[in-house]
Amino acid sequence: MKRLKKKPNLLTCNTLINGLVKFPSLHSIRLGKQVFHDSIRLGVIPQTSTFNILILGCCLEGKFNEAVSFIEKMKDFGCFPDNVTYNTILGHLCKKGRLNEARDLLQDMREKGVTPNRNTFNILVSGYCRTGRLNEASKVIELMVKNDVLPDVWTYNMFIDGLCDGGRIDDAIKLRDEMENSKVLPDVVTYNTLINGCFAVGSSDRGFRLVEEMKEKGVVPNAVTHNILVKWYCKEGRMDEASERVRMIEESGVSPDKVTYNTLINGYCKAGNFSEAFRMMDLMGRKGFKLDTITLNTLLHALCEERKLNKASELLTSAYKRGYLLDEVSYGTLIMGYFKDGNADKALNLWNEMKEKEIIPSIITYNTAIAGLCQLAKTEQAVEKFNELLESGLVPEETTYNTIIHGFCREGKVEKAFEFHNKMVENSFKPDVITCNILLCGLCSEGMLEKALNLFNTWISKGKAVDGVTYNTMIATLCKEGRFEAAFNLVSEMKDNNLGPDQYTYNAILGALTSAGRMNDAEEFLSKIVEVGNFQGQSLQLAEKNVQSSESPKEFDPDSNACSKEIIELCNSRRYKDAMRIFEESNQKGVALSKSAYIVLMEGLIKRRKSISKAIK
DNA sequence: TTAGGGTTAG
Repeated sequence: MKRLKKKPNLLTCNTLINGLVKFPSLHSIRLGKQVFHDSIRLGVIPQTSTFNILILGCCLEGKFNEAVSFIEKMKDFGCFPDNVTYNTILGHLCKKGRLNEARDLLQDMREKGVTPNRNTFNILVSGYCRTGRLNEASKVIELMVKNDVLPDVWTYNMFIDGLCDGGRIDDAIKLRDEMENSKVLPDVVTYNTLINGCFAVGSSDRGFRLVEEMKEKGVVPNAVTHNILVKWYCKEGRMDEASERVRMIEESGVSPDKVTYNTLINGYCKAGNFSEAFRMMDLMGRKGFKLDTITLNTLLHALCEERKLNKASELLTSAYKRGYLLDEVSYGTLIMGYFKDGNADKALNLWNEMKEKEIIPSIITYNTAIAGLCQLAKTEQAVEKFNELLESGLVPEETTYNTIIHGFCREGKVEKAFEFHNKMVENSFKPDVITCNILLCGLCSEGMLEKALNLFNTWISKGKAVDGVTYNTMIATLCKEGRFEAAFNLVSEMKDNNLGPDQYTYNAILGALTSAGRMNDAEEFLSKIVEVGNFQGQSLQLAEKNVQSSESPKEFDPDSNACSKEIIELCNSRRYKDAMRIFEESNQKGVALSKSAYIVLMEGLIKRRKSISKAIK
């Protein structure tokens, strides 16, 4: 059309831009904008909907300033922003946790005379719930009601999700009952949210009961419901049951989707079963699902866990060239990998590379970088990142503050830790039990036991929650100082509060008695705990955890070695088809390959996609 | 053809 200088109609033009914008590939959004400019040149008169699609594209790329600038540009074409325009930007800002910017935009929306509708309110509710600010979410709901807009199933579902995220599963279920009373019927999303929430807090029984309950009430489980169950089995390391569940999904007539496969791939990688992970990736492709950013990120994660950072970095670069969308998770994964490897320079270089690509880090990625810097005793640099976070419009979390406080404590800068703690309070964040434990640990390791005891007593007298770690920290330090009586008082106090004692408590006491040369007391203490049976149970648990067979014995089989080597060499010279042939042959022979061989095969599956320059032509 | 909730990766 462009070549023939034919004017497309508006529908053709909008459809094409919409397709490009929504097709998740590296250059598709840029192409969408190009189609827009070409169409204008060919004489098409755009409408608000055209701009709304372009604005969606900007939002998907995280380019919010450009999205907002389109609102002004619209006027030149006689178009005016509507609810869709504002809701699109508001929704994506909220999704990214940029609530301050969302609030400003809402103001602008009102000034331009566009009335917020139910979607607008729901978007705000979801934004606040997502960031755990449930009080503010309730205020939005009150405002909704005042504006004669009644909360609907979406509003309830988002609030239920917020409650579940905060571990308040009982409140979430109460709200479900409340919505039923208000004649808003819970739907499959309500149940999925609750089921997921139950599994997240470890109440799997309740989760399974809810699955039965939804069926009884005539709410049909969908792929998401099944995926939540599959995820749970994977998390528990029960991979056989996970794959059995997938078989059941297929039998029940629901098709496993991309998420199902990505969940399984992740599960197998975490279980160290790279052969099944590879098989799933291959199957995913065969079933017509494209390997996407998530699949890529899962593999990146696995490579980082295996400490194969060069490979991970090379995969990131080649995937980019092949048109995969890299996101902040891709970068965050590798950044964390480098930090764990002690390589702050490479981690920070990647951070800059991410920024250059205009990929905007979320609070989680900031937390990753901040934690990485703190672990490498670069807490001052972590504070700089923290300030950068604030400037970017993101809201920090308790974790963010705790990480930095911990960093200062680890460096022995307890005073600075307390300064940052004060900053946390000034900014209306509530120090939690973790903050308390970090500060206590900081004081104790700097020999300020009296100050630690003061803090401990004040904390308890304020009625704030403590846990086993709090007690163990104090008990260990008291023992080290030889104040065994005070330590034992705390042991019985922690027993009264059902917080222990556990193996850490026993180890602290035994260790201190031994190093004080009180061998008889130590032995007596040991026999006492063995009598009670606690210690045995604990140590048995530890022993079980330590049993891991990472490499299967079959790997030492000469056939396996030869095949693995050949596959790696073929993949390195990009002869993936030949590598697959060897893989299939060895599979038939029942020869297991080495972990590395499976990893290169997985990389091969990712890299086999045509490179983006070829795809555009 | 355009906006909001639940599942996957850091």
